[in-house]
Amino acid sequence: MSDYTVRRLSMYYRILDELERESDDVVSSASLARMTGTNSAQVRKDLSYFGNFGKRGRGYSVSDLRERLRAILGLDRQWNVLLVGAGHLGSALFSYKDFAKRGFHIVGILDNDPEKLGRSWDGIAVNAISEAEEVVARTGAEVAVIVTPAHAAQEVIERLTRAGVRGFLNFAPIKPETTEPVRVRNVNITIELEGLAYALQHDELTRPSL
Amino acid sequence: MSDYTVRRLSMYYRILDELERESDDVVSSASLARMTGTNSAQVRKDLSYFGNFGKRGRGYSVSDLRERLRAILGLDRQWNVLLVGAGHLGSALFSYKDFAKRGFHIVGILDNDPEKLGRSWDGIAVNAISEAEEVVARTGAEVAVIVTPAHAAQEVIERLTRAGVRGFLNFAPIKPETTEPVRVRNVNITIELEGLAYALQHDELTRPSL
DNA sequence: CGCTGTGAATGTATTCACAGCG
DNA sequence: CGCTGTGAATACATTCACAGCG
Repeated sequence: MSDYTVRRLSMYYRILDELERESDDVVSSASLARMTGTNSAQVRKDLSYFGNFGKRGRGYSVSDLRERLRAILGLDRQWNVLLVGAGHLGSALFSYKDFAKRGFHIVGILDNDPEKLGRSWDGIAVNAISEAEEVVARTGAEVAVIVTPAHAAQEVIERLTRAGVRGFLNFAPIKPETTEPVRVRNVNITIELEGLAYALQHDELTRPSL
Repeated sequence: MSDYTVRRLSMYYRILDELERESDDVVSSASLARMTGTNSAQVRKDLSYFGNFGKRGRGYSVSDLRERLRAILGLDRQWNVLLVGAGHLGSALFSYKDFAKRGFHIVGILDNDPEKLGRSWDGIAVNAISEAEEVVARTGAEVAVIVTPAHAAQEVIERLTRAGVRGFLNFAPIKPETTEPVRVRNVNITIELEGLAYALQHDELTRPSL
């Protein structure tokens, strides 16, 4: 299944969550499409990869579709997450409420800054990176969020991979090289801003009167 | 030009920056490809949209190509950025050094929390959202980084659009609706984590012995 | 000879358009 | 009649493969 499809499933899931809170009980592919910025054929195709969830002439049951997407996305269980990097961004992610809401629980924190070592955040201790293996074993972390400086990221990803972590959400501005069968998603804030700069500059040049 | 290409140009630019610090003077499409996780034909095609920068049999001049990408991406000038939302994530982005390095200068901060209003961060005052128009006019902000809660994002984006902001880097988990000709990039951390969960769960099911 | 630049070929994602069911 | 589910058509991105220049 392509990443494009999975991303959209996440968006549908979020909308269904809202619709359920608003007590809507049915939704059409057209209105899901409008709310997620795509088109109805796309919605139907995305969902049809996983089954026939809709009723012709009527649409999709909100609560049923929501439950199915929850299972498809793997959100019907808890995911133990290791936070690597206890700087500003790490601390912001630690307090990000949506993670827990979706089943992602931060069970360990790693950092090498002596200032931070030994402290604890909401009862979670900050451990040294040299203790990575022990922390992974103790907490059963399957996923790591990497918010270290760029130069530290590659090494820590390799080390955690060997320790058994299989999924990485990487905020460091590098493209990690991986050997083992491991899943990596890169989030690169600078690249997104540069994309904006490119687009704005280009608009100016091509539509100078606007 | 497609977003895919522009994203890769950003990656090439970052690598060229490194190579220049290491005093390399020439680089081939093959090695740029290796370092950015793509292939050499892709690198050559991406660059060829903008000109013939290479020398056959030799490669690309690091400093020359770096300068050209800098101009193409619009990084050869300062961009004035408004930070909207002074919470954990806003504060992490405020102290993110790479922004300034790339020419993005935070010139204003907006938030509605009375706790934060009137304070200032490194000399930049936190203003109320009701003062948005005045702040945009005073600072000449062209880009806004949206790190408000989801429910506040749509309205503030509309308001800033009317005030003249043309680019948005949106971290709120919504798909903003825009009318005017405005550029939006969405960064949705939860969607990325959910994509990991999907992939890991699927791996488990298909390769139960690993 | 080595590497770029690029048309042609391929692969992948999206959209169209309509048959078919409730 | 309204909306889904889906094969066919289209649009788009990537990769191949090689001619051509330094």
